[in-house]
Amino acid sequence: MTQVEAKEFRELCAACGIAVTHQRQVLFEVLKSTPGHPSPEEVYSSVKKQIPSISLATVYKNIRLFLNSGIFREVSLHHGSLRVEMNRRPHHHLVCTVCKSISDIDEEELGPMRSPGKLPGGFFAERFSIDVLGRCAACQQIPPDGDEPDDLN
Amino acid sequence: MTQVEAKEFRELCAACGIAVTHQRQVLFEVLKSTPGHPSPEEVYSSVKKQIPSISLATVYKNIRLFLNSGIFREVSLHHGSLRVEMNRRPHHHLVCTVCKSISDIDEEELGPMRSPGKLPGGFFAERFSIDVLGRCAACQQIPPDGDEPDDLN
DNA sequence: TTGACAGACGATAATAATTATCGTCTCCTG
DNA sequence: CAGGAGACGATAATTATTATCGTCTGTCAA
Repeated sequence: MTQVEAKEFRELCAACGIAVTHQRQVLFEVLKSTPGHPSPEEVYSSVKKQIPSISLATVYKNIRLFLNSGIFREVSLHHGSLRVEMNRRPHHHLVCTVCKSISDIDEEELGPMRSPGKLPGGFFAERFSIDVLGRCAACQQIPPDGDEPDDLN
Repeated sequence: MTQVEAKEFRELCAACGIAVTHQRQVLFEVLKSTPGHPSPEEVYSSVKKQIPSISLATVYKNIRLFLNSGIFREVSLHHGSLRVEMNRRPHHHLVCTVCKSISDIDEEELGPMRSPGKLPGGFFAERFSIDVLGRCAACQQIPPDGDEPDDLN
């Protein structure tokens, strides 16, 4: 795996225009080989086994770099602060990837859903929450990435 | 609205066994009448117009109380820290409401999806991200609320 | 090889978001 | 009217994350 993965990583870095360093290589491999969605602290302690001198800031910095480069994604694109759901009707969310606004859409408007019940793996589904990622009407002109419109909601 | 809403609020509080106070009443009404999903700071500044002496801590405390009582919900049930998505295949998330673990489920396993395109309101949908909320296999015995199992993902 | 620069690192300070603590106040109950 | 429970507000404390800064390393030209 070191062989192939190292190659993959070098190519990814080249494509994104970022430098290949030992720390980044190890971080990348830890991320790829860790099941689930570990917190930065957990990632830090794994990476530390291989590079005891690494700092938490480096882990954050490079995770953020990977995210910005599109190598990985964030699990939740929601705002980083507590948001309350006041809408009592069944609905889902339209999340604009440009201005980060979140608006509601009624469940019926989005179309039919599958119903609750067992899923493979023994998980019992009670309810579905859908984030529709895309661009709000106001952000469709702007090319990807621009961060200006402050369409807070 | 004061009449009917106040009554509604008093009944909700009675049902949840929490006290009715002026601060909570105002907070409740601000939450209900604010479109979108305001941050605690935004809520605070709205409430402040009616109760200038209120403190931010009271806002947080009571929002948390409302959430715990089930009067409102959180928009995102994800962990409060940065999580990275390493899985490159199209997939969605199984979020256990008891132990808060998040695991992946492949898109095909979940069934057919609707495809990208325009939605009502002019929003352009690029991709769908589904959180299936429910109980993981390990948490199905436990009655609602128990917080013990530490099935970290 | 040397000199010099760019970018990466690690330590640490600084922010931001949220929660806990604590003394005070208020309202109900007896 | 006294006593107690719970609510408030101020503020300290935590947690999560980002910024700053001095140092180090690897690369390229001379």
